[in-house]
Amino acid sequence: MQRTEDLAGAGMRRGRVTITQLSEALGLNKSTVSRALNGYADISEGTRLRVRRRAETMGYRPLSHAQAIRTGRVQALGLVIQIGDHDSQRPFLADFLAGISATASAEGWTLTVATADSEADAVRTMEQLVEDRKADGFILPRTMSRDMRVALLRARDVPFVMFGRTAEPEGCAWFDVLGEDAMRDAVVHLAGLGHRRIAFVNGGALYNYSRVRLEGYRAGLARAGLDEDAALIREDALRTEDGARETRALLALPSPPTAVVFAIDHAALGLYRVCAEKGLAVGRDLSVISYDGVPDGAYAEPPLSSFTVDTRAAGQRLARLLIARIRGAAPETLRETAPATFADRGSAGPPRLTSAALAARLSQTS
Amino acid sequence: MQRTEDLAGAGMRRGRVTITQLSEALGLNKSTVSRALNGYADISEGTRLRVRRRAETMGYRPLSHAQAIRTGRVQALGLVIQIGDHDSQRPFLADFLAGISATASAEGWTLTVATADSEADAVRTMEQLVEDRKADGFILPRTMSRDMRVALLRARDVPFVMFGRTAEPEGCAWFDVLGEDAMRDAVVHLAGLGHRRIAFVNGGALYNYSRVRLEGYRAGLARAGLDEDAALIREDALRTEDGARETRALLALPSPPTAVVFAIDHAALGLYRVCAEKGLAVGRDLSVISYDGVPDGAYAEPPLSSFTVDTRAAGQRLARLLIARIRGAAPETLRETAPATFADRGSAGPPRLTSAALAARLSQTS
DNA sequence: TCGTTTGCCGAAACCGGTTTCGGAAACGAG
DNA sequence: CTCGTTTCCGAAACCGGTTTCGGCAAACGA
Repeated sequence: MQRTEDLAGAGMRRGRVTITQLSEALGLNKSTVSRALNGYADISEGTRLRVRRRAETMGYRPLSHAQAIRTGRVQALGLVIQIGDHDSQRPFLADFLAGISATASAEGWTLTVATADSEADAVRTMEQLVEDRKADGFILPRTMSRDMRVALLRARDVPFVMFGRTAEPEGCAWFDVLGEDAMRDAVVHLAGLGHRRIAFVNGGALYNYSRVRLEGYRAGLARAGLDEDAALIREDALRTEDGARETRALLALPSPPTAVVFAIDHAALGLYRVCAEKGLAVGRDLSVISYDGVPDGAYAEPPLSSFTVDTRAAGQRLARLLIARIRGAAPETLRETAPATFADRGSAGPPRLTSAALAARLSQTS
Repeated sequence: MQRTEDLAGAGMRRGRVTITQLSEALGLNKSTVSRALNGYADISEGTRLRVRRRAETMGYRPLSHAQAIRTGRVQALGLVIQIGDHDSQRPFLADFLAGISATASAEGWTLTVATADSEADAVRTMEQLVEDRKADGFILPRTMSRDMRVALLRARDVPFVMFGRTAEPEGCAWFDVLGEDAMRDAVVHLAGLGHRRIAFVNGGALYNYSRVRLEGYRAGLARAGLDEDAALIREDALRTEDGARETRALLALPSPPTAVVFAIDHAALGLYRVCAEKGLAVGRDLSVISYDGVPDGAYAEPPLSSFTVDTRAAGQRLARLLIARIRGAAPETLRETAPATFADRGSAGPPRLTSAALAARLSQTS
């Protein structure tokens, strides 16, 4: 009956198995095979199964760029990295890529990466990639409150997911870590240790995460029953130098903080430097809690207490979301968040000095 | 005459310009257009020019995955990143990608990135990518002295270039920075400052760069007229902790070094930590010169003198080499090197103490 | 019993390119 | 002037898939 199916060696030819070879082995027309594999309704359940099984045993996998010529989709996720955007992003990059690449390849997708040195350049690059069908959709890292990239992709109707949220959520899918909750919990934790003057040093003002983390800080103050003092809120501290600068400014206040919450680990390490200069013991004379969980923080002395982000997991979830989005899921159904996990490493302890005592000691040192 | 060529709006249709549209606008057969653009000899110089110009004005660019179905090449460079391979690699990653992506996109190529968590996994991943025609060739970072990846690609006849060299160079193309020269110059520099006991802390033993850097260290000793002391040579220091461990071992010697040359910046930062513990002043009581030029080193106190590597430029040159390789150039003609540039930042100065005095001071401290 | 659906598959066109082949026109030699 | 070469381009097949369309046979309804 199925004598043609038993033509020995139909799958033994050198090189890739093509759909034509598979169809000949099955004694079916290649169009039938194609529809069977793509789940068309006009194929009987029996032959669908037969085709599936035979495809499996022969190791048939369609060539994505051959499909693309008709379907327009190449099974590739796009990622445009903005260079010099944010130093703190860089240590995460390998893990982030690992996460994306892991789930992508598990689904038979690949990752095409490009770089840009400005937001405008990123937009141009993405247009190119879409034009040339090198990516079916994009993962957008580090979203801004108002983001040109989002505007473009929305206008072009190109699928995308954001790592982070945005001020205008319509039509957007995202994954984000709840930095606001982390900042809130950091304040509550410090207040619980006895701190009453708790400062906040935020990251880049244009990024959306800064907006929400500030809100989290305020929520923490409210929950702890502390008043907000505008002098204790600083921003735009991305790198270690920035953090040192802001720490100096805070310690120069008439009534300095006894604890500081940083939005970014690398900036928090600036506090270490200033404390070393001024002879203050981190975690005793001045406490600090931060956010990101970078390795450098763990190696600091004392190790930096920080809310750590699982960047690899983030990459995985973003890839999964983007694939779903490209396959047609509505963006509103593709919004996920995860908490950051607190790693209490010793840079935050009960205050050894009051704010006044700290101020006195700082003035006598200088 | 060329009335057909003036069909208004032939290039104004929505979407991409196809080769069929272009050929209709020119009044030529699409096969002729294809051959004209691909430089076939049987097309007259006149029409070749006419086609080129018209393609330019109409903005025609062939769809690479449509070409790929016939040619088998997708115009994509492959890069498989080994996660957890080497911490020191991570800060470079963004720059490296930027370099590759810059020249790739300038030539109309793209970069597909995948990750792997072991060498065997990397090999599997590359096989997949080649099978699925997701990459036409690969850039191999961090080559080992004996490298499975090289063996596979050579066997499969897949084009590749290495960032680094290897023990068996046949059929290999590469770009590398001359770490041996840097190590040699570091020793000579320190000897010039008056140091006579100069230690060397190498990186991972399996990597090829370690082999050549050790040779460079020895060449430096020879040039400075110093004898080699096996006790002063350590290895396998990749991270800060490793560097601290090796520094302690060196300082515990009866006759400790007054200067240390590190093969890796992050390891060199471990020396800073040990010096802080033991109350030694870096650059005065103990000098250090390292290699890589990581930002962390520049921010250390005193800033770490290091041979800096332009990772972005490396990416650019590797991309250029790989494209040439894929286009058929012989690997032997595709071998380039560049020197590392010395950034003298203050962690290396004339010895304040002799080795004996240093040993005495260390013993009284403990 | 006989149209009419319905289920299921084959045939062929199509996607956007590349490559082979053959032949007309221009050219050169005798 | 004739005949064999070149030069240069068109026609058609091809790459590996997808999608549309039509038709046959079985099942169905009347």
